Amino acid sequence: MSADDFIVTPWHVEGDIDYDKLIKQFGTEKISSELLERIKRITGEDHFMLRRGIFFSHREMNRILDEYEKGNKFFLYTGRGPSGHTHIGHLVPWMFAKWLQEKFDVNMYFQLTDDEKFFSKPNLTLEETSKFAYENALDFIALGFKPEKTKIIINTKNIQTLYPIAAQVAKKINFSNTKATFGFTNDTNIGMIFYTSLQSAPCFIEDKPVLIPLGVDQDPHFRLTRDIAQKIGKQKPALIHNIMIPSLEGPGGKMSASAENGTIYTTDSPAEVKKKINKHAFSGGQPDIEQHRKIGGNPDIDVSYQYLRIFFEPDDNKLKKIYEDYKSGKLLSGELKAILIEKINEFLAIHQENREKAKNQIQQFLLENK
RNA sequence: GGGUUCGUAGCCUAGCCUGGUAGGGCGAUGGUCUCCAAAACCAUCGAUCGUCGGUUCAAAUCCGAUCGGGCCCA
Repeated sequence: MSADDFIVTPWHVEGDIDYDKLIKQFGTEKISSELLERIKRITGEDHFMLRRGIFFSHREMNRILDEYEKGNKFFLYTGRGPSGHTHIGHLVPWMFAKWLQEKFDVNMYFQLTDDEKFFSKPNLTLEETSKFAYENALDFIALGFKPEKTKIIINTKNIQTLYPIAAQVAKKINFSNTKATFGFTNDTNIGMIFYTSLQSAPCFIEDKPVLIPLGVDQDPHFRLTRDIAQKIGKQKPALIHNIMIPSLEGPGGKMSASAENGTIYTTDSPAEVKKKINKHAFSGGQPDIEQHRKIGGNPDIDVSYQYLRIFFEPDDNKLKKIYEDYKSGKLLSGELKAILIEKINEFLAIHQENREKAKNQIQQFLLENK
């Protein structure tokens, strides 16, 4: 544990994250009210994830908007390390990316880093990460991206396209840089050491500015990318970061795809969702009903409330009422959980239907090797 | 290629020197308590000790081989 009591790296997130401190640590910029206004003005909409600070930090978002207003379109890029099934935390940046695609009418690239998960997870085989890549792709497609403007990159399948770009990048990043950025040591396999250049590659797949919406834990890769972009005659990627989605079991750390009980998967049945929330969601309620009525709950640490805020209740008025009722003690933890369960299951019913359909659509989304 | 070190339940690990078929922690599961969850407490599940062979009445423990991981040197 660091002196700040939290750790945020691409492979490990732990502790109660202080996002203001993280902005300083990483050297990013906080999303200001001016920037929020600007995005709202251009898109004509005030996205709840921006308004609520789910996306809280960025790098050079203003440059992207400057170019856009001059008529120079950018493109979007995000991804996923396929180490397991998709959970609802993964959906946050994807949903937001989909909104950006709609509002700005831009191309989107989605990278599935099956090689990286193979490198970083001792027990995963390449067959397994490829299988999860397919499963994760279905969830991505199910969110409604436009097939004519969206390409899915699978590292091991599209290496032919990625490699010439990755090679450009790799030549400019030395061992000392990656060691310092990722904390690599002598027992790190060389796949990991090279890997960041592959995650950089999609940034330069089109000769346009790129905007990357992503979990803030992935920022270190793109710090390196930004460092070397000019050296290879390219523009620095711009980024917009979302907070880590808490595990059901507590506010510290992010939802991990490996801890079954702390995680709602997109493939969970309504009964599983109900059970997981009721049995595992950390609450901000009081020890008993009398005290809860009297003192009230704490929505800020209540995971069920946080899920509503982050993802499942976009309506500010409804969310505000839940917040106030919970805080006043009018709403019990069990009742709050019931609201969340219904919201999740409503969402998943539609999502799972779209996910089935995605099986027939996936072919048109896959990137062709150049 | 040489050297060295490690391999015990999902994870971490005790035991190995001084042979007698494994003990703990985390996790998981169930229960008590809570409107829930957490915490606390109680209980349960879970390991043929990397593999093969040898010595022995008896091997996780000794010996040999082999596979796999780590580090150092080349």
